[in-house]
Amino acid sequence: MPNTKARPRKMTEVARLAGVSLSTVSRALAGHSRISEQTRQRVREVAQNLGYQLDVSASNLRTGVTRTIAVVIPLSHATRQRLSDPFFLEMLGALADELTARGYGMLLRKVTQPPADWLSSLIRARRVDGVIVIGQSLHHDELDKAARAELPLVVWGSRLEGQHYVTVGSDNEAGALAATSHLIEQGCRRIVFLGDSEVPEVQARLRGYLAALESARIARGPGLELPVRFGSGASYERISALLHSQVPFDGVFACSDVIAMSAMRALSERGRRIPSDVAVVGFDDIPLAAFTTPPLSTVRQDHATGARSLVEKLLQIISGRRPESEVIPIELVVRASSLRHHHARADTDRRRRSRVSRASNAAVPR
Amino acid sequence: MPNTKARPRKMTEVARLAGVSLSTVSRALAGHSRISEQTRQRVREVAQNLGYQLDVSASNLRTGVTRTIAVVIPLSHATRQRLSDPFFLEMLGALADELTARGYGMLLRKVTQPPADWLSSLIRARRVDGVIVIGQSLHHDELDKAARAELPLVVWGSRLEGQHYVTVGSDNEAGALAATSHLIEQGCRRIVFLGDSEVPEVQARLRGYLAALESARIARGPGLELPVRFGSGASYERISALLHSQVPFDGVFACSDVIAMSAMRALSERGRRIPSDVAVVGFDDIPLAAFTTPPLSTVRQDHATGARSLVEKLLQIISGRRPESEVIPIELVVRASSLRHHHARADTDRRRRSRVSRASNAAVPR
DNA sequence: TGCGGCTGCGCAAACGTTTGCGCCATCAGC
DNA sequence: GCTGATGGCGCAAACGTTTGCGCAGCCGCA
Repeated sequence: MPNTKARPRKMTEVARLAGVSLSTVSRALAGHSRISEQTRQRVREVAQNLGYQLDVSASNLRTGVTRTIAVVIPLSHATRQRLSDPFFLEMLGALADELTARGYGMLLRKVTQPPADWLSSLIRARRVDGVIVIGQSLHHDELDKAARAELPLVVWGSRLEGQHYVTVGSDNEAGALAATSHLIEQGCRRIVFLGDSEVPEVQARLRGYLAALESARIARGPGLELPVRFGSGASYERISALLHSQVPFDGVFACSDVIAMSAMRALSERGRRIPSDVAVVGFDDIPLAAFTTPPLSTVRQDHATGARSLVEKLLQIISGRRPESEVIPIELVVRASSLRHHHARADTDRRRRSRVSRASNAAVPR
Repeated sequence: MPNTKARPRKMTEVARLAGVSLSTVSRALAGHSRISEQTRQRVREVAQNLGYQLDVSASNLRTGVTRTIAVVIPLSHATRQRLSDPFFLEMLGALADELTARGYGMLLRKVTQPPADWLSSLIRARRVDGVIVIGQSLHHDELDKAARAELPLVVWGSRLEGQHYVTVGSDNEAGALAATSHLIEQGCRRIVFLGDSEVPEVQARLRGYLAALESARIARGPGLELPVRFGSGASYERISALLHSQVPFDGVFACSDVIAMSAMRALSERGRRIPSDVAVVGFDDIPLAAFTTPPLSTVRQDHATGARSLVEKLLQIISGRRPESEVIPIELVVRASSLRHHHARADTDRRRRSRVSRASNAAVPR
């Protein structure tokens, strides 16, 4: 029965009880060098009975390795934004699973104002072995500088021209293209784009949106591209204002499900029916998206493989290799919020790297 | 300009350049002992220029203190549940703010199967100074054992009879009482309760629910208390089944907003109108609750003060004191999903420790 | 001048591991 | 029986801080 309350045991105690030297204990527990199976067993047993736990501080000091990764969530420094988008949570959960599976701890950090160089200070303080940044947000320059300084760093986000850091990210352009094409196929001609186009990820989505319009020979509508920050309720007001302004539109492509949901609220409050008057598609496929009324069509980000790839690449960087950035394919999930006609065949929309699936619960509303 | 790429500097280097001894540097940077203001300045300056960062591993080893707190999220070990409820994210964000404000790091951990004693091993390995557990879930015994072993531990959850660990939690009973009373006041007589009553928090909410029924002399309806786990889509199926079974009901009190939202989906799919046919109240007030259609009435948990209190109490425990458990007051937020009559005066419902407010965006649907 | 107290700083011993090196057996080959 | 190789383990030096103690100066007071 492992000891819990008393003072922590040290290796010397284990050594004494096992009748071997301290270094043998270290090697036996690490499974490292040439120790006979017999003594290894005995040492393990004694350690177990004593409730011995390796002191990670001492171990870190000696080895120079912390087996801890920092995960930082940069919030746009403009607004003191709350951490509220469920997408982050999904990503965090996936990262936590991936890291613990590989024996790493996860130090979570939320940053708003980058204090000159929180990135390098985390590493130089030997607090963590590497850093994963979720969302490049507006910190591109900072990240690039850090990567040039050889800091072990990977970023969830879009690949930009000439960047020095490694990114893993969804195929935002293809996702937006698929979503917008789908809306066009459903008969939409004036499609609102909701997203903050200063953020690189959103820029990519805007490109996909515009590409879809172009390939359908639809003109880019003035006043249809609305800047909306992630996570805020601003899209509600934007859409309300748009409705008030009498600018006509029949479709909405939102850069996150949260944005889409608040847009839907504004629409239904003003008496617009979804999808018959206005069809809506979101982005992320947060768990709640399947449970809105009507259920929300959306572009699913595969955070599980995203997280795995992030962690893999970071560990590669730590071990001295130079992995490539990666783009994760993305999947359009069609639900009722964008499905106008029973005969609409969503699965003809298979193009680019994106796959399209009709969700199982995509029942057409009454 | 702080050095970034090169090998980390050590204190001896700072000492040499500042023309003082190593111990003076340590004291000067810590602002500790009696060092003249002049040398303190010079040392700080040299350290700054050199881009010196204290090696936390070494510091931890010497002082025995990590200035890191583990935040663990126990997921019910029954289902390998995903981390998806936005409430967690709100809580995490608040905790992150509170901890970083006090100079602590936050080690995030997700546990499913408690491997005998992950709690004590975290501490004994000197990985963290203390542990915050979000949601006692089903781990009550484990937590109690850990607390009896004098581990620095606080838990977000309900206070139970004779427990040894310190909890901070919402006034679940009062919240449920307010929510249910509100539904009754809106004319509901057969109110469904959705929640997994094995979890202590939910048990408290069930008590509040029953108390409200009793004080209105409404009999506890058979088949109206439905077990639904947090975070799953099961409530959708439960409600669907209930509707199918012809058991009549006119109100729903759900133990989380996520559960409420999936219940609303089931209702509207089956043609029930909200709130006229069935009024719905949730729990948590996640940001999305204001943007469902109709906007969701809910019981707001104050995670900001909750987080502050959790951190304060944990630091007190670490410094050897014995704080009391605390119950955080809760607020009923009335929105359209439960507001049936224009004349209904929600604010007559002021009772117990809970406050009631009519939300600003509680407009009655057309 | 002598003495005690105070200020400002350096010496060196910890903190608990990991690991290069070296030592003692044992064993095979001649 | 001697030599060289090899397996199994111990010695002791790191890793980079923090901190008790001690030691110089200096000032004030007698």
